[in-house]
Amino acid sequence: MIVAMSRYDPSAFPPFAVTVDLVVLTVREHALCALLVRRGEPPYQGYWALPGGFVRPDEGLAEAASRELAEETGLRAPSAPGHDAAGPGAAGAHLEQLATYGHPQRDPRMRVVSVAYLVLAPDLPTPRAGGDASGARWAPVTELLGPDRADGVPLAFDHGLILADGVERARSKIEYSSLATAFCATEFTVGELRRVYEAVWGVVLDPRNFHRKVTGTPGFLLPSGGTTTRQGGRPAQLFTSGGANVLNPPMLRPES
Amino acid sequence: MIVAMSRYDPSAFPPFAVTVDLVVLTVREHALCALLVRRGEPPYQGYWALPGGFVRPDEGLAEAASRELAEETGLRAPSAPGHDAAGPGAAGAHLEQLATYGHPQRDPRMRVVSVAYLVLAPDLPTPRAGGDASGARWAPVTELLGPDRADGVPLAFDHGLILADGVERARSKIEYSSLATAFCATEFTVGELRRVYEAVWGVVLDPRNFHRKVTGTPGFLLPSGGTTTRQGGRPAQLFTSGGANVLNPPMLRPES
DNA sequence: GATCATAGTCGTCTCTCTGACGATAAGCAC
DNA sequence: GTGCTTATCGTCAGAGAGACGACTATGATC
Repeated sequence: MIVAMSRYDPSAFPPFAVTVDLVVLTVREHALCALLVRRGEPPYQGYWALPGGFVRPDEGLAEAASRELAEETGLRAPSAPGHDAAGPGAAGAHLEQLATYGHPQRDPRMRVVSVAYLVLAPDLPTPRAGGDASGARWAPVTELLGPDRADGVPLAFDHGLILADGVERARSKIEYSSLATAFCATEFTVGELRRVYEAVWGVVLDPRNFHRKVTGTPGFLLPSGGTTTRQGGRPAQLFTSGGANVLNPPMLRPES
Repeated sequence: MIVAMSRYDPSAFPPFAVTVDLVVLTVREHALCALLVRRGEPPYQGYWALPGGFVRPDEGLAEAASRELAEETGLRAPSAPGHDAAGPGAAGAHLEQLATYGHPQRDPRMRVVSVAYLVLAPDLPTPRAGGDASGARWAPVTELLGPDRADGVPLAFDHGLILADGVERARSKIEYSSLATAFCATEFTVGELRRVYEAVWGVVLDPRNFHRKVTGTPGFLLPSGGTTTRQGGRPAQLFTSGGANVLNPPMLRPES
C-alpha cells in the first residue's frame, strides 16, 4: 500500500497502527485485581503490560478486543451494546469500550492509536501466558495505582494511565448499574455481591442496609430458588443478575 | 512506508486512517442542537455530516479535535482532563472524548477508525462553512434522531450513531456534574441554567425546586454579584460555574 | 448435644432530600 | 395604577439512606 500525505486529497492519509488494550478486572480474595502480561519483546521487554494486540484489517474494534480476550483468558465476552443473547444470569464477562489513547510518542516504534476495552469478569483460574507474553498474573490494583505503589516498576507504555481510567470507570459504573454482578458467578448471594462492592470501592458496607437496597431495587436481582452455605453461617438465598441496566436511585458510594 | 502483515512481527502492522469527528452541541431557542456540515466531496457528497478530519502524524487525538473545532467554529476548547486554566467561569467550550468507531466498512474508501469527541458550547453565531464543507448549520437533535426524524435523509457514514451516543452522553452527564454550565455564557441566571436542562432532557422542571437544588449544592454555582433582567420579569441573580466536577447527590431526571 | 462464631435477614428510628405547590418580590408593557 | 412575567422563599408529605437492634439458621468446637 502506497501512502502519501496531501492536505486536500481525502484519499490520502497518514498511516496509523491501531491496537486494542484490555483492562481485565476481577475480584479475588477481597481485592480488585487486573490482568497483566509480561512483555517478551522490546520495547519495554520484561515489563508488565495490559494484554492487547493489533487490530486486523478485516475485524471491528470490539471484535478484536473479544478475540484478544479469548486468546489471553479463554473468556467469551459479548460486547456491551448488544444484550447478552444467553439471557439474564448467563456466565461470561462484560466487555465495553473504555477510551482511546493516541499520544504521538506513546509507542517508540511507530504511531499507534490504542482503543482500550474494559472487561469485568468473575474470578478466573490463574491465567496462562499466551502469544507474545512470557508470563501473566493477576495484580491487585492497589499495588499498581497511586503514589504508594508497592511494585516500583511502572507498567509498559501508558498502560498505568489506561488501567487507572478503567478502574475509575468500573468504580463509578457499579454505582448506577447492575454491573457488579459481572464480577460474580452465575448464581451468587447478597453477601457475595456486597463483597464485590467492598473490594471495588475499598470500603465496608453495612450488610443490612445493603441487603435492603439490592433486594428492594426492581430488576437488580432475580431469586434463583436455591440457597448456599459456601460463605459459612446461615444459608443464603441465591440470585442471578436481573439485568437491569440502570439503577434508579443508584447505589451510593460512602463519603464521596 | 512499506507495510507488511506478519502474525508475530510486532514491527509490522496493517495501516489504518485515523480521524476525529466532533459532536458539537449547543442550546438555541430552547432546543438542543448539533453542528452539521454538508459534505462537498464523495463519498456521501451533499449529505450532512459531523465536522471532523484526519489526525495529523504529529498531533495527539484531543489536539486534533481541538484544531478541527477551531477550524469549524472558531471556538477555543481546553481538553477535559486538564482543568480550565482560565479558572471557573471562563468562557470556551467543554471538550471530552466520546468513543471510537471502527467498523471495517464504515468508510467505503479505506479502513478508517474515528475517535469521536463531544463538545458542549454556549450559543454561537451561525457557523461558517470551512475546509471541505460546502455548508454548515445547527440542527435540532430531535430532527436527527429517532424514527420520527423530520429530515428523511440520514447523516453520512455512521454519524447518526455517533450523534446519538453524544447526545446520550450529554444527557446523562449533566445529571451528576456541573457540565450544563458549559452551555451557558460566562454569567448566567438560574432560570437560564434551568432552560438548558429542559432543552437537553426535553422536560419541564419546577422552577422553585430547581432553584433550591442548584443554589443548595455546594460548588455548583458562584454568585457573581450582578443581576439581569434579560429574561424579563423580576431581576435575577447572576452566577458563574463553581466548577464542581461531581454533584452529590445528582440532579434527577424526571421519570427515568 | 450445648455452646459459640459466623453470616443472613427483618425492623425501627431519624434525618435528608425530593416533588408538589402556595405565596411573595420586582421588574416591564399598557 | 393593572396585568404579566420571571425570580425567590416557604411549607408539607413521602421516599430513601444511615445507624443500629434483634432474630435466624447453619457449621465448628468443646
